[in-house]
Amino acid sequence: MTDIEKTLENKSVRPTAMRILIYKYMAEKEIAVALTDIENAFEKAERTTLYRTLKTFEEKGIVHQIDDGTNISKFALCEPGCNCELDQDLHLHFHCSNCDKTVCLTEHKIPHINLPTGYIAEDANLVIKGICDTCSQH
Amino acid sequence: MTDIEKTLENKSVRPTAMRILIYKYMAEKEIAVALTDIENAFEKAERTTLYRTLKTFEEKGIVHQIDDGTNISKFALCEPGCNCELDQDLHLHFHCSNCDKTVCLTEHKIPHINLPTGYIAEDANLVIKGICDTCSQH
DNA sequence: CATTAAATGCACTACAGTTGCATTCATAAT
DNA sequence: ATTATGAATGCAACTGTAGTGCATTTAATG
Repeated sequence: MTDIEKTLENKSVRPTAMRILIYKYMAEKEIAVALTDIENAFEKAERTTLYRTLKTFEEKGIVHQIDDGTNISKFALCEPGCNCELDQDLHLHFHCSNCDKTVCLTEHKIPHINLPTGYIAEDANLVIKGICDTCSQH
Repeated sequence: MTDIEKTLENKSVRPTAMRILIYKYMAEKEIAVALTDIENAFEKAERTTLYRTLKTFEEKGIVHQIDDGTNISKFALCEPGCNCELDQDLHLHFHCSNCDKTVCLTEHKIPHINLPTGYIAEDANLVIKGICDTCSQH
């Protein structure tokens, strides 16, 4: 049994062929991927299957959904120990306006914010937009 | 000439009847509004007109677009002195997961974030999700 | 009043997201 | 090994937001 299969089983997700492929695809990419990206990478696969796979992965804490301001939901694998289901891994995301890629900056947590009286924070999303390290070198 | 008309002219936007109505609508609402909200408020109006009005308002710095994580673009009037066109008014937004409303917390600016080497920040978007002051009282 | 550009109205297209249902597949029980 | 069961997948739609092209109307100007 491969590492990926073990990871999926640990998260109570049956390691089907399609799921393993999607996991592998996301692990190789270092950037957040949209449903459409996966669709293009696996043209033979059904969009619905990919969609539901991402949903399952998200529910089980295998990936986290990222809203990078493009109005297209992106997903990235959770780091080991990432408890994003519990909204306790509030790392920030960076969206490059040049290459349009979105990355997790897992080492950079969202600072604590004081809210006005009566407001109760449960989750936070911080996206920095600008030029990524690759694009800024050219 | 009313205050709204003056405001629009100051921003080089012709104060047509429809635009004044939309401005008034947004001024009365204290929360960010989606295109659909405006559509429902003015059923006789064309969606395209409303859409383009919002785009025009945004270009001219009358409103700013808010991405609150719902994947539906919302808009809110800019405060006097808000220079969001220049990405220099990085206040945060709060999205209530109970009543689904989004508000600007204009007094709360996004703190400065140190990025990894090579990353250049140009804009930032911080949305806190939770329970708003109205909902937390019930 | 005529000219001209801006604003609006209408009719589309594109695409992300989502759902219902039939079918296939894998697993466990007999 | 066979069957029963539920999960996973495939197929075919629908929904809603965003956006565009073009004709028409409206408003400002000379």
